[in-house]
Amino acid sequence: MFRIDPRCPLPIYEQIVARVEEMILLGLYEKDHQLPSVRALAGDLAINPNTIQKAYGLLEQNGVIYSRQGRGSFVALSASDLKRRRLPDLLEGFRKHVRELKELEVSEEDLIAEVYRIYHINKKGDGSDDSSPESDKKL
Amino acid sequence: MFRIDPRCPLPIYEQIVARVEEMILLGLYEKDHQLPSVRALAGDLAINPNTIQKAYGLLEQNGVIYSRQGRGSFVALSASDLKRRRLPDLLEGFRKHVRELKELEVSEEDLIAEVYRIYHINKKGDGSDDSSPESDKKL
Amino acid sequence: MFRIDPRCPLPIYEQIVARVEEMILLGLYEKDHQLPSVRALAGDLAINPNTIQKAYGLLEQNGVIYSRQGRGSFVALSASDLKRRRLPDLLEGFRKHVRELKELEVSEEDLIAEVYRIYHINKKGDGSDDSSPESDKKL
Amino acid sequence: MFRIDPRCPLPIYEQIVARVEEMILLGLYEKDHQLPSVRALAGDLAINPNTIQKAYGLLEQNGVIYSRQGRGSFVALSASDLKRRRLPDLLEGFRKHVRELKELEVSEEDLIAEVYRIYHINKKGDGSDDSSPESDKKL
DNA sequence: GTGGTCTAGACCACT
DNA sequence: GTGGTCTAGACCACG
Repeated sequence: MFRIDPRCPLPIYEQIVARVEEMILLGLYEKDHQLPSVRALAGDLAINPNTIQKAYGLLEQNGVIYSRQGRGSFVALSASDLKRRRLPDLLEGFRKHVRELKELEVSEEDLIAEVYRIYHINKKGDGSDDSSPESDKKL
Repeated sequence: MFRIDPRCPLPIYEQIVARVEEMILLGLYEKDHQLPSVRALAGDLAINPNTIQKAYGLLEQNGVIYSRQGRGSFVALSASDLKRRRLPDLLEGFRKHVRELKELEVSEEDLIAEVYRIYHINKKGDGSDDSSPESDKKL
Repeated sequence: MFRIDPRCPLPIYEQIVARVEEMILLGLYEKDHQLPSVRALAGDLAINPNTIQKAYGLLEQNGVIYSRQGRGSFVALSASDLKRRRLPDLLEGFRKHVRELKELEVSEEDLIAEVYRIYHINKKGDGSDDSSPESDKKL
Repeated sequence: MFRIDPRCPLPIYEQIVARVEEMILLGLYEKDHQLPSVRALAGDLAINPNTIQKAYGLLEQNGVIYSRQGRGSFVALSASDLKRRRLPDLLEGFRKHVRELKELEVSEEDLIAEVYRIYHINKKGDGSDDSSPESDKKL
């Protein structure tokens, strides 16, 4: 299914939560798709079933999946629903970083150039009319 | 001196680290300025001295302060030194957020407008020639 | 026949019990009406026959249906009988909610207005002499 | 502290959640009051610490308490905050019961009389001008 | 077979 | 001492 990194500082159950959400966002788990069973995933990842249970429990509390005794666990949301739900937190984290960078006297132009670069990376033939050639110098 | 928030999810020793760095960045602690002693600060904040010790130890390990046996602890860096040191991590965090927001299909324009807003907030008389009036609509 | 909702948190056998009782209350299943056979219903709903058996067993235990060896299962009660039987539990649930709402300092008037509204909803031309116009404000 | 009923069908951890919320609503646990430690409560109730942990974890996720490593667990809400948070669910449960009772042909007057009785129970000298003497007959 | 609850006991991070 | 994570293994309810 997906992998867990034992060296990652995040607790295992949070890694599982993140992986499941990732699978949904990537469109690999659609709404009402059945998740691997608690025991199956536990065996697969060589992890205790209780840890999987905890992860699934958290996901259910957050409305990302729903579990039914004797039947299994299923995806409760579409990818777009999950995106919409994540947006506010992510945006606030973005703002916080901008504010801190502003305090450290990074210029507005540098940040905007950074945004531009990320949005236009991996594009074919994008070197021709690059309108922010100065942005690569400093950051 | 400065305050600790018991409701903050950060461990106390990390709060102390953050406060000391904050004081330096604000220019209130200059280079070679003496920090409050472990015992004094512990008494002041009603906190276990071991916790203060741990915070000072971390700060020393990071080169932010230095300690001299029997004399006390002192600031090792100027505000600008500390700023320079923090920049890479902060910038990487910024990039990570931009990448995730891009994946969630937030437009480049919205992010740039958000940056603009933060940089031009709290300015007097900035409502006259606002050149990004559309930016307030969505986020 | 009737539908089962896989997303409903109720166990399937309880959903079946509820549906059967619903059919009786709606007058669609009269006294001595024959229920679908365990196997037929199981096939129809794509559900394990044991689950249907469990539901029918519960219904029989509660005196709502009766079974005859080799012939099938039949409704044991009229709609009005079933209503009478349900009343005490429902009323106790109602009282419990009123008591809890009272503890949360919801006013008697608000609750009565709420009852009024539910009883007079969906009536044609009932806006003329509405004697509790203030009731819509708070709840 | 408080008691757990092993015969109650509710899982133990939910009973604990309910007890803690009850204590807050009764005003016995004020905001920022420290809860009994996981281990202490586990010993007190002769229950496994993991079960307490699960209950506290749920309460924290719901914003009712906050836990800090090495310090303890504390109430996060005032009684009135908790009341406000509970109201919508409770009101919806109330409405559902009213609707079902309406379907069972219980009269509006009977329900209102029932509400009246609960709100005026335990009052001294309330027998004199009882304006709904007929209400005691049927329910 | 499924999920859900609980116990016993270990180990870690924080104060 | 505190909370938090994880394991191992048992038992129950549901299908």
